[in-house]
Order: sequence, then C-alpha cells, then structure tokens
Amino acid sequence: MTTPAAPAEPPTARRPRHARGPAPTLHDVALEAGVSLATASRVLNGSERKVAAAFRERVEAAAATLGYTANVSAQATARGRSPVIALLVADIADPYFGLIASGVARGADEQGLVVTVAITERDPAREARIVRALRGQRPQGLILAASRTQEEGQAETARELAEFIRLGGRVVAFGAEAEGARRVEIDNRAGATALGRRMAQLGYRSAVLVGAAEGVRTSDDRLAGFRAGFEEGGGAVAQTVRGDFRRESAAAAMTAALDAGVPTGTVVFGISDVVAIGAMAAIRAARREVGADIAVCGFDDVPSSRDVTPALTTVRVPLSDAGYEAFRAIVDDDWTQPPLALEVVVRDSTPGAA
Amino acid sequence: MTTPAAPAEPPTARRPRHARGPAPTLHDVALEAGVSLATASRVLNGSERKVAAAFRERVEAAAATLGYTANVSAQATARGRSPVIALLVADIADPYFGLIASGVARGADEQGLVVTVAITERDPAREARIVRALRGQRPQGLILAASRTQEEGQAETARELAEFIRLGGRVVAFGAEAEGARRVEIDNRAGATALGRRMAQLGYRSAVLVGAAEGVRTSDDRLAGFRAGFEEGGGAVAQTVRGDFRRESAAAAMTAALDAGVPTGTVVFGISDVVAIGAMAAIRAARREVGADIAVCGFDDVPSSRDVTPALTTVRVPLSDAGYEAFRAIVDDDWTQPPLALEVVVRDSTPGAA
DNA sequence: GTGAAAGCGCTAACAG
DNA sequence: CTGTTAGCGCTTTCAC
Repeated sequence: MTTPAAPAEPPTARRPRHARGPAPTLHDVALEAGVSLATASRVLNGSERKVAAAFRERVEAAAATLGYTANVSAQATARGRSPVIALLVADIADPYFGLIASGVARGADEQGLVVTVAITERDPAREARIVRALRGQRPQGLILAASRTQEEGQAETARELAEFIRLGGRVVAFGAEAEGARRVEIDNRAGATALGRRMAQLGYRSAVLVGAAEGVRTSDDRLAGFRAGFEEGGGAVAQTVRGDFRRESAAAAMTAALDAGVPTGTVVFGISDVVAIGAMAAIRAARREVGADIAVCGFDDVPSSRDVTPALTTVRVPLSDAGYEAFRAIVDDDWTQPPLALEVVVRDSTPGAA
Repeated sequence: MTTPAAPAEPPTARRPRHARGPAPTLHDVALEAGVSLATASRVLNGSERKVAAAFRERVEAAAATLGYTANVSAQATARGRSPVIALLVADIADPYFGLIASGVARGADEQGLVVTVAITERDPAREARIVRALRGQRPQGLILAASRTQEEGQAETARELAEFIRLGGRVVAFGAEAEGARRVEIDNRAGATALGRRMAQLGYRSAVLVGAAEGVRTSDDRLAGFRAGFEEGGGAVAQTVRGDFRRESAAAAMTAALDAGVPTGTVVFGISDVVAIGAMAAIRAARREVGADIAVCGFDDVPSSRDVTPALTTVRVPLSDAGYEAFRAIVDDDWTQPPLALEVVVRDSTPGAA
C-alpha cells in the first residue's frame, strides 16, 4: 500500500503537527524556535553552557510541540561514543542469565545507557561472530556472561575480544580470564567447597557429581570445589557424569549414573540448580526418591530451587548483584569488586543423614 | 593509569598495527587499500554494486589487517535507519519474559538486527520514560511485552507510543491494543476456558482464582476465561483473590484465601505458572496438601512447572514462538499472525477428583 | 550568550 | 566499474 495522495500543499509549508513522516530533527526545532542549531542543541542535550531563559523556554516549547527526541545514532557519531552496553549471554531464557541481565539492566538504567543483548547459544563460532558484530556498535563495554571453555573454538572469539580491547573497548567477563578484561569473580570454588564440606557434615559419605564438559571453567571450579570440601569432610566421590548446563542433558547424565548404580544415602551435586533439578527428574523417573534415598544439591539458588519438592539445597549466588557489578566495572574507572557473598542454604533435598 | 609514553613517531606514520586508539574508519581502510571511500564502502558493506575482484581483495585485506568493523551508528545516521529492535519487558528475570525475549532475539539474529532490552518494572511512569528514550534510537520497531493495564498511568505511555507510530515507527504489543500497533494475540481467554472446562470434567466443582489487579488485561482475560469454562462445566468460583504476577504477592493472596476458607477438593487457578507456584507455596505453608487436598493449575507452562511437585497442570503457551512472531510483525510488511496453539496439559497437581 | 561552520563515519546519488 | 561529492543529524570549537 502506497501513501495516498495528500492534499496539495505549498512546498514551503512546515510539516503539519499531525503528519506522519520522518522524525523531527534538531534543525526543525531550531527553526520552530527561531534560534540556531547550536542553541537548540545546548538546551536540549546536556551541555555545560548557559542559555538565556527566554531562549531555553522557546526551544523547549518547540521541542514539545514537535515531539522531538534526539537521534541517538547521530549523537553517537558526533560525540564519538555510543551509549550502549552489550551483553552476551548463552541463553536469555535461562534464569541464571536472566538474573544477571536484570542486574546489568538496572545499572544501565541508572546511567541512562541502553543494553543490547545477544545470545550465543553456547556456540563458539556464533560467539565470535557476535562479538565482531557487537564491536560495530562501539559500545562502552561488553559484558561476557556466556560460560566459556578454555579451548577450541575460543581462539576466534579471543581474537575479536583482543581487538576490541586494543581499540579502547572495555570488557568484563564472568569468571573467564581474558587479557585486558576485568572480571567479576564469583567464587565458585569456595562456594562449592563450603557446600561439599556441609554435605559431609550432614553425614553423607558418597557423592555423585553432575557437571558440564571438562574445560568449562564454571563447571570445573564447582566440581573441584565440591570434591575438595567433601573429601576434606571425609566423603568420597563415587562417580562424575557430564552433560551441559541444560536440564535435559543433566537428566540424561544422571540417568547414566543411576544405571551404573547409586546407593541409598548418596548425595548428588549438580553444578547449577538447573542441572540439579534435571537430576531430580531423572531420579524420580528411575523410581527413586529424592531426599531420604538420594539427596540432591545444586548451585545458584535460582527462584525455582525453592519451589521444587523437596526444596533444593544450594549455594546462594547474588546473580543480579553480580550483573550490576559487571556493569559498574564497565563505567567506573576505579571499580574494584566488592565481595559477592556466597552462602550455603540447606533445604529439604539433603536431609541430615542419620 | 595513563597511557605510557609511546616511542616517538613521525606524525605522518600510519597507526601501527598494535596501537591502542580509536577504531579504524572506512577512510583508513580506503587509504590502506589505495581505493576510494566509495569503493571500500561497496565491498565492505553490502551494496548491490559490483567491484572488480582485484580491488575487492585489496580492500578486504586492508580491512582485515586493520581490524575494521563498520561503525553502526554512523551507518544508521547515513542510511536513515538503525538496525535495532527495542524490546520492553516488565522483568527480564521472569521466565515468561525471558522466553519471549529469546524468541525475539532469534528473529533479530536471523536478520542481523540487534535487540535492546528495557525493563519497566511494571511502573507506568517508568514505562513512559523508557518508550520516550527508546524513540531516540529510531528503532525499526518496538515490542511491548510488559503487561499493561487499560487505565491510569498509561496515558503518558500511550502518547509516546502514538508519537512513535506517527513518525513511522512500528510497534507490536502482546495482547494490549494500541492505535496503529500490531498485536500478537495469545488467546488467553480461550486457553483459560479450555482449562476451566477440563477442571470441571475432572470433577472439580469449586474454584479459587488468583489474579492480578483488575484492569490488567492478561489477568482479566485468563480469569474470565477460566470462570466461563469452569461454570459451563458445572463448577462455581468460590473466591477471587488478587496480587500481581509475582510469586510472593500470589502467595500472600492465596494465604488470604486460605484464611477465608478453602475446602478440600477445591481447585486453585493461578493466572500464570509463577502465580500458581506461589499459591502452592502458600498452601504448603498452611499445612495443606497440594493435589488431593487442594488442586492447583496455572498458565504458560514455563520450564519450572514440570519441576515442581506435584507437577503443575497448566496451559502450554509457545512463548518463544510468540516472541518470534512479534519480531516478524515488525520486519515483515504483510505479516499475519499464524495460530499460536495453546494446549491444556494436565499433570499431577490436579488429580482427577474421585 | 549566540551562531556559523567544520567535522563525526558512513552512504548514495551523480558524474566519469 | 570507480571516484567525487553532497548529505545524514548532531556536537563543538571558534569567532562575534
């Protein structure tokens, strides 16, 4: 459908108030207010410089009647910096990333910045492509929340990241280390160690670990930490099975473990609540009971960990705060990470062994 | 820490490969390749026009050695349109919105567009401010997924939206109707009616409804639908209590209902799974049993609805697909919404009454 | 205080 | 095919 013929109008007519068309420009506002571009710019977009009250009012009135909003892209090219923070997550529908994103968004909002979200789907090639595309936005910073492995497939991403940093970009990564990047450190190892120790204290002596592939840092740290704490308390790890961070793969891994044999009184540690919950499903599917028969604990304390039955024992991670800190790390020159307190929370999924 | 003094260099020297500084521009690439700006632009950024292989290669080589990425803001101002889709959600950590966001992101990725996310926190004033700010991005479109009420506080948002549309912007809203906006319709009423009918078939005769404030459209539709189906099947609604879409407020509302008295054999309908799960928590806190004593059902079928115990009966909503459709509605001129099939899924939280 | 004018990085006619 | 040259909408010296 093309635009219907409009009533003929003298070409010099100002665009009528209710016409549909391109957004009014600063030029339009200046014209309407009878001032120069420079003056209009000064009053509308934060400038240090003073403008006489009379002018200021006229400009503001003009902007209001025209419905003017500054064109962010134009401002960005003129100023040489854009008001965007780019966030890279593996999967925005996963509560872990959703919580982080909410913290980032909160910070961005405080500073009037906008956050753009990109999804890696845990695909390294995709991740590299995305980082490259994101570079084009010339964002103030890049927040990497996608769980990354140390190796293969990462080279390309690392290269793009390095380039971004070299060009003056800021990147902050969760856990992962990247040359020149800041890190928001969630002490996965310590948290998991505390959890493992606690499980040992509760009387468990045998554990099954459900993790992601070797080399995935978050997974490795949590696994190692749990093992250390648990062994320190006198327990032993009977099996380690692996999937990824998704519920289904965790359930499959747990099923394998069950097939191999899991005695009553064992505690299962899932590297994340989502994984632990997947394991719970597998345990039930195998007609075993979660709790008294096989205990389960996770990590993160996502909202649904309280809603499963029995409620899941886990390590509380202030994910939203962590997201906020990641944001601060981008915008605050002398940011140093405040402690992100992890806390073991014991619920019914790990009843004290007799 | 300031930049350490760099080794003196003749001012005419090209920026060395590893210097830290502003990102290379198209101009730099053209220079390096010994071609004109126009040619460089043509090979690097999709143009219809042909460029001789020899030139093309030189430009590509130059871009690669310089690590060039086109400046998106500059492209946007030059082209007069920016590659962004703005998404407005109430709370990105809520699985409902997370799922929608993932669908939007999938679509955007397919088209090489970027999505920016803003959070309303269900605050109308905030929402209006955000829409206004988003206008500045001159996005291709605006997707409104924040649940909105019909009235008060919305006037301002409506005004901003109207202005955006008048200026040629596209907006698509979930459910809500806005002059000139496309809608992605999730047939909440029909889905809820089917659920209500099904509950009646299972033998329930009395229901407690847990909704959000009156005037919140999604809530109203689901409530009305459930009531219709349930009454049609011979049931009756005993109480309607209200909170919002959050777990805690739903639990509080349910607690109030329990205080007022909820007989065994009642079915509780929560307008969303999150609400239903909050109600489940309240029921347990009141030392009642979910299932045989008080049945519970929800709406959406978010992942955790399968993980609670007993598993939650609900209406499956293809949220991610809905998000994808919202995206399509923005970019596809002659988009018409394909059916978004809702499906009642009965699980253990609503055992067949005897 | 205010305005003219030169960019910002890129695109898109328009000539060659 | 390639290069020249106006813009795009806004900011920011730099004079007045």
